[in-house]
Amino acid sequence: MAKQANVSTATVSHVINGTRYVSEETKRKVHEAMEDLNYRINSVARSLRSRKSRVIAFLAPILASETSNYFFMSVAAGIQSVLKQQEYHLMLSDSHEEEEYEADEIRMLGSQMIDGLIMAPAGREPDYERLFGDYPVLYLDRVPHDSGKRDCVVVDNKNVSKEAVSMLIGQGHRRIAYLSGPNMLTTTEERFAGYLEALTEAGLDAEPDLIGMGEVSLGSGYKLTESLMRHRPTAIFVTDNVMAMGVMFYLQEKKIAVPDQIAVVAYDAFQWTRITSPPLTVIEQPAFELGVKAAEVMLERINNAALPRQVHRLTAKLVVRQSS
Amino acid sequence: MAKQANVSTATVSHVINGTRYVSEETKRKVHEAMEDLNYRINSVARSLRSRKSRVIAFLAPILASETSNYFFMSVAAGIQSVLKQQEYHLMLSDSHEEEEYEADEIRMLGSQMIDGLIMAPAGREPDYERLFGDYPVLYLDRVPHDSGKRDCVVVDNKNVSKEAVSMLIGQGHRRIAYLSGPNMLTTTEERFAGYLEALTEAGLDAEPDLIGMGEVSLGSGYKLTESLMRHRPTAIFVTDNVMAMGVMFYLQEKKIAVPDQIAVVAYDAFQWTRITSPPLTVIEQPAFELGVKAAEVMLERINNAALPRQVHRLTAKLVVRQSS
DNA sequence: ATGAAAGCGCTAACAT
DNA sequence: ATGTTAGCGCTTTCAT
Repeated sequence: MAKQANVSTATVSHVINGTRYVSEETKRKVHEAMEDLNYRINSVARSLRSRKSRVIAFLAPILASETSNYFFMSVAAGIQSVLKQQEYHLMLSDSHEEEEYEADEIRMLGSQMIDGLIMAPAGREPDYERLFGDYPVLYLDRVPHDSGKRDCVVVDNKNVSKEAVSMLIGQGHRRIAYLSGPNMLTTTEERFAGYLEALTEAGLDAEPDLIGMGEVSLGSGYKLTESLMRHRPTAIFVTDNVMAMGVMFYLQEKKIAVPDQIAVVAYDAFQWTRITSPPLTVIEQPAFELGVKAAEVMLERINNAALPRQVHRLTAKLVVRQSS
Repeated sequence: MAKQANVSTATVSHVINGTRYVSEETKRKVHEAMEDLNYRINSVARSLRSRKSRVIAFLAPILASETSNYFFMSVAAGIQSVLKQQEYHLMLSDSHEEEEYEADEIRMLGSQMIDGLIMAPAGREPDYERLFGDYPVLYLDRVPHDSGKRDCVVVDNKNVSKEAVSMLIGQGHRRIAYLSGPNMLTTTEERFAGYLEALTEAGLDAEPDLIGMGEVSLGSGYKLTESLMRHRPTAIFVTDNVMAMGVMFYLQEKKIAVPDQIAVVAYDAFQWTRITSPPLTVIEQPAFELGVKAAEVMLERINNAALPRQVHRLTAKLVVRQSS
């Protein structure tokens, strides 16, 4: 290729990268040769030499369930929108929400292959630091116990949850049920803390019978609602979107009127929450923005490893509709 | 690293890849040194040398809309499940359902070393062949006009659509509305063909007033339903999941009883279709299986470029619930 | 304004 | 049973 244009490989490189002056005439010749040979740069060689791949990996439970996947896909879209502008690639990896699977993926991601890793950890305890390669890591949405000196971009779950429950209390509800997945992620924990705090502030006691935690699935949401209902709640706060489907399924099947017999507040403003009867009051998480911020921070970090650690907490919004 | 273990780089390589006999003793030393130095293989160098990256790209409108993204994420999960077993990586790229964006991605991929590309083309006409690099390409879900000698893995949309419409006809419906996105993809086209064929076989005429096509969104589905309803259909077949939300939103708002006043059959069995009132009769596409098949075919193709072209058409299933 | 050449970390052919 | 060495296709320093 260099010979086709009668120039050195150095010149070709400089033409491609605009990295030093090259006469118009020479540029022309190079471009011509590139055209002739349908030349495509070999970015693998480039990565090897420059020690940069311009690939950022996003590791999250994207394929684990229909709904969590939508959340993380929105996040991915946000990441993508930033990376694309800077000519970075996004490599999506799935953690299956399982620590082992996740560790596997991190190992596969290996070293030189990525310039940075954005991840929503599946666990709290794993010794992630030992797995990571020599690239910056940013925790997104959730944070492991030892988040070390890593950048973090999360949602303020506690305050918005508190706001939702306080609203319910303001409407006169005293028996507010809480439904969520297992309390193993910082997100879930914060939501629960918000629930508790709203109760406490209103001088209410948390009642164990009104608290349901279990597997994240429609069926599990259905069953837990069934148990919860035995204790006569007048409202239910469900912190997971798929479980919320279970709640609605149960309520609809038993012809329990919402919000007259029971008020419902759910998490995540996916489209389907608009077409239930009635449309659901939900907490809308800034998923896309989470991705945007994460990508921005990651890029800053890549360009300046010495930057102080950044922790961003984005606020979620309570969207009041007719179920409360 | 090689010196740390007092062996040659060749031996290290062979230990890592199990590619020739190495004495237990030497293996031990190498593994020890790897441990000591927290050695991680440089897959970029490996790719450069071996001309294989073990990365398969999947290019689809994954981030374009909430629903198409469920579908393609399931496909991705299927692809992933196969690739992972063979220690391949999945690189996800988004086409935004726009040809230009898509071409851009292909170009970026082209310079990124991938061993294969699985794509759901956004357009019918683009001269894709000119964009592709030197790797196998497989068309998934949809096919461009010039699918050339490429492998294809698609869904049999026509027959299942026909089955759905025929069922409606069998139930006595004569005025069956058809609602879909713009007729630009092979998928949409096939669904329409199935609708038409069912009508024809029953001796019914297609009525232009009962056919609505437009933007794929909840709002657009709502508006189109509104127009369609002026022509008194007794059933509606909607081939897009997001538009189906618009249909349900309209029907619910206007308190039009389903299926008493109008029957509804929609596309895709996402969870939300179970919690509408009533639960929706839907066509369930084998999304995950589509991905599995595509990945399998791709791997076969990579291992044997001379294999005859493969075209797989998976069947979708009509899931009858209470809306019809 | 351009070229020569080293070398990124591997794999694989060739030696021994 | 293991070592030597030549590249893979780039980027980049040093020359001219």
